[in-house]
Amino acid sequence: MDLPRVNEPRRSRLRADGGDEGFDVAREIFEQEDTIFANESLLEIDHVPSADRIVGRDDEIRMLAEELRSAVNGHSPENVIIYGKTGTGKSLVSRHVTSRAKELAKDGVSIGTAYVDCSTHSTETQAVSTLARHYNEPNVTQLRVPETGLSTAAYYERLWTVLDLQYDVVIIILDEADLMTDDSILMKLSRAGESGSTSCRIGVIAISNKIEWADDLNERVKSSLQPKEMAFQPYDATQLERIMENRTDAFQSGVLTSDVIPLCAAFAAQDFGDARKAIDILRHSGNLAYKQDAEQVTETHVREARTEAEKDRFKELIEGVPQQAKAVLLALSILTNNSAQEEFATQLVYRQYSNICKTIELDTLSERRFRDILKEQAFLGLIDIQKENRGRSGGINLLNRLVEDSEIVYEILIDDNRFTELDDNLDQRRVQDW
DNA sequence: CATCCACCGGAAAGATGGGGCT
DNA sequence: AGCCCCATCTTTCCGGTGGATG
Repeated sequence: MDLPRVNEPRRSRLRADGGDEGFDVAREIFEQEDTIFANESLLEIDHVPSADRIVGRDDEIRMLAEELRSAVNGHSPENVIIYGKTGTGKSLVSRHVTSRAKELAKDGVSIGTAYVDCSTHSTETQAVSTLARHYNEPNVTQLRVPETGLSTAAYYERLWTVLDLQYDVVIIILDEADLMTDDSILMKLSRAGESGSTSCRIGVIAISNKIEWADDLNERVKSSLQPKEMAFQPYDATQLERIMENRTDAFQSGVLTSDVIPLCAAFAAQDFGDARKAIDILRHSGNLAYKQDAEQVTETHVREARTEAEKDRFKELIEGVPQQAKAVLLALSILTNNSAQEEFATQLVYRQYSNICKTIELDTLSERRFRDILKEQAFLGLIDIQKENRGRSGGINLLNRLVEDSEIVYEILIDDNRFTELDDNLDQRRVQDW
């Protein structure tokens, strides 16, 4: 077992011992002139470019503005559901249009805007709490909105009070609304006016990556929301190029070789026209060039960056997962490493998982819970699950397969303190298990 | 072609722990 | 302090599933 550690490069660079000849290493790094980037923040994910830098979404902006037009006059805006693949400019356009609406509101009309990321605030309570806290100006309202601890109803109460005191109209963006565990917040927001909870007009922009989401919405929700639906198409390669062209001032002049942007665009276009990915690759390319002390960013950097961007995302995904889920993934990666197969029946994985838990004295979960964890990982895209029916001699089975290379998964997981001791034990164990 | 295997997944409720309110 | 609310993770129980099998 002498695979290279995934973390090794970083670790060795950070190590305090050996190698330095007494000068101030940290200072050397910090004071180093950035020869590649002029303003890296232009390439950050949530950077909202100014209006003239938004590419190829004029129609979408126009349509959305149309739906929100009444807001600037102090009337109720339409509710909107926007769907489209990731990186097609959904949140960008929403943020842009709402902030323009706020700026261009007629005299005497005060518009509030809010942006809620439902992937991190996935329950009704969290979302309302976030909203109330976002809008609340303690000086004006004399209210405090705690992060947790209140009942959902209490959060709504505060939200209504805050809105009444401060705004005529608010426009609320619910990003990744499909990740919401239930849709009652949509109901409550759209009913708030008619039920007399607040006199503030409320418009909701719900953004979803899944096209089916709008169809799955509860009929009751749909009828009270009466949403207008908009679909965003993926960017084509030309648009992606222009998007990146617009951000070249993130780099020092002359650093980008001519084929860098077209190549980033081509890669991203392959991946469903995802602008976020295009910019990710561009940023990674720059970072690579910087690390290698290159004078220019070249095609080679881009190709390398593409795989690196993918791995980064993947590593973050695994590291962010709870302990038990890691044990489950570890079980699956060990099985895959030690067998010609790639798919394993749930029962088999469960046995391997139980072994792991016993060895490191981690609580062994019930099989039922274990199945749920597998399913959660499948939802994250780490595992692929196939259904199989062995009929009378085995009933229904799920076959679980790691999406990524099992050796890499194993290396990432074994770095977790809790599991490292396993690494040493494993060589002997493996012989008897297999 | 009805049966039946044994695994799947929904429902409900318990445990734990974070926090606010009066 | 004592009570309430919520989120998250977990267990227990049990009806559902659907193609290989005889």
